[in-house]
Amino acid sequence: MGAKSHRAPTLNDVAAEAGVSKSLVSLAVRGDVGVRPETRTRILDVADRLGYHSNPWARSLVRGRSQMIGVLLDDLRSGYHTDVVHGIEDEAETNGMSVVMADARRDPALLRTRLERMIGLGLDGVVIVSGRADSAMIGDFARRVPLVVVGRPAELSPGIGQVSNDDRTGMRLAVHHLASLGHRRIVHLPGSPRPAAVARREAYLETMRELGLEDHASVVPGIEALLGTLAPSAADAPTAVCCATDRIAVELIGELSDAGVEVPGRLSIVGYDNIDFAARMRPTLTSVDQPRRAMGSLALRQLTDMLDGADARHEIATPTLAIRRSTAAPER
Amino acid sequence: MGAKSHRAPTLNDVAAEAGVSKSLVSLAVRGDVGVRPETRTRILDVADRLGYHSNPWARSLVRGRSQMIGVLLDDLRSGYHTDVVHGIEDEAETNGMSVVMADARRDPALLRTRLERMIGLGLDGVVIVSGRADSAMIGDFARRVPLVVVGRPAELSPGIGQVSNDDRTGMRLAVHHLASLGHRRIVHLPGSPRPAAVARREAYLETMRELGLEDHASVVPGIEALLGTLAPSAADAPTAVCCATDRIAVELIGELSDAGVEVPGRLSIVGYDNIDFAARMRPTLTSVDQPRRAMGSLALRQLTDMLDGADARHEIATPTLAIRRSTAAPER
DNA sequence: CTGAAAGCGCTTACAG
DNA sequence: CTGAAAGCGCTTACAG
Repeated sequence: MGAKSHRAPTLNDVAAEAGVSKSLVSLAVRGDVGVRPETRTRILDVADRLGYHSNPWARSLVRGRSQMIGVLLDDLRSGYHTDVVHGIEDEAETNGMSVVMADARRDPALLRTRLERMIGLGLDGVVIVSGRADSAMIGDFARRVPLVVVGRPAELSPGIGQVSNDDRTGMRLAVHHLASLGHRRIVHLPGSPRPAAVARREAYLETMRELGLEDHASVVPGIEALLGTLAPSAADAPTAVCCATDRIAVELIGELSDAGVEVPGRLSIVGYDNIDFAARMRPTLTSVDQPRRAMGSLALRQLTDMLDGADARHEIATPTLAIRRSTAAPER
Repeated sequence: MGAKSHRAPTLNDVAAEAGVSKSLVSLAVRGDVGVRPETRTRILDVADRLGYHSNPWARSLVRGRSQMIGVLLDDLRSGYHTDVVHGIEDEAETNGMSVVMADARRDPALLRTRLERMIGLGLDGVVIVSGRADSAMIGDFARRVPLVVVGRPAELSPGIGQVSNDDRTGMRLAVHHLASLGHRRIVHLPGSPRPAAVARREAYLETMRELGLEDHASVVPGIEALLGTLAPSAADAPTAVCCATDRIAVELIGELSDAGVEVPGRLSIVGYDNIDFAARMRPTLTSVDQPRRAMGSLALRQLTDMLDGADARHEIATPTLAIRRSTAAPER
């Protein structure tokens, strides 16, 4: 008694049963106006009774469009990525398009494989939510399918759509917040060598300069090194850290907890991305918030525009700061 | 200079360019043996030069199979769901099948919509990773497409494949662990009314009985209520909590931290699901671990078996316990 | 309003 | 080994 044990009904079956031509059934089920209401109702009743569903392969084949777009994301687990996806999905819903996802698991080789496979599915277009995709590879794929990349500040080849957040503004918000609390020895914990991470580091240095704090500016290579600067005797130990990502901030706070360093008592911490967990951990994490869902909608809207023949563009979204308990005025 | 600005090359184009028939090209690109090696190489060269890719819609239409299976998951954000998905993806890869995902966001209505849409894509089968899908609805869909459900212990209609973890064994592991540490006043914090959550609650009560601790057994309705029982004066306050899910455990630990109750000093906590965050939070969370990736592979293998005509079955995976810092011997 | 016909790009017997 | 033909289930002009 397996599913599909008997052939699924086709347009032909419905036409025969209703005593009309295939074309008429086609028009009726698609809600075309040029069909007499009574006829239409009768046809739809028959279609319903037979359990008719239009065959997507045949439909796509003849129309040259599947109304299906793919989303390739770098990390299924990250709240950032999932929020962007939700923005894409909701926007797609209002456009009558279907969204299918695949996960690249932060692995560039896998990204390529998955992208190849997705394109092989006959998608109308693809949104890549990844800051780390190789730009030459993206360029190759863009020749085969319309592409929009979310989360990559650096410019890609023309013809590729882009949506990114303004990392400079975001990092500036973080540093200004700390400075306004009274911090001066604010250090930066950088992320991976992704373009976005680089932009954040640059913005950190630039903002420290603007605030006249360049003498205190320091890019600490890693958590180990940072812990090393926190010896109780060190008078010039940093009092605040702005991290390139929430991932790093979470890891740092874990290590600090293990080492007995109080947050925000001894050290204030700011993250970047406002991941889901930022509000659930303790202390809750102050973090730069990208308008993720909005970025998703922008990406999908741009993709549909491109399908309609519009040129690709680079849209930039402005971040805000979510202030929580991991930041406070320095103790002295 | 949009992508696809000129028609993608077809089998016909390759045939004309190579001076052979369409059928021969079809056989050659699919690696059929009955094509002379030289001819084959020449055809593949032409195909490559023209950038030919077989049209998936036409291929699916004529074969009646798309080699594409869908995964509908309840929560993109949960490490449990993503691990199951990874198991599915990896197994699919070895079978030459493509996997596409969609997110139901813990919303039964959305689950239905997404499922409808996925099926409309022409998938060969669907894996639903959800403990909360309505069983009548699942039954309806199973009539249209082969279906495997992961994470639902209760029996569904025949013809639907199932993969679940043994919640009774899992909860028993949790309670025995606490009892062996010396806890007696072990309470249970239940989850949503999902079948899996119900099974865990039952198993808790049963295990407490087996251990002769039935007098201390207590299902606390919620975190508020639990906090109420922790007044310092209360001599019979619980010393340990086993939670129905990690989600609840994480929330509980957050509230306890805010209330100044030490974990595991005053209260030991065990979760269920071993989410990603369990090892990253502080204290790290002792949790029942389902073999999630294995469950994913089992699901996909079962689905392909069903596509080959096999009957649906219900496979049960055995959980283990990941012991971390949120559990310790009671203080007195 | 309604029907007959062509064609989307492929695979699969069927002849040679 | 290789080619001509039919057909998968649909949509889209094109006649009536």
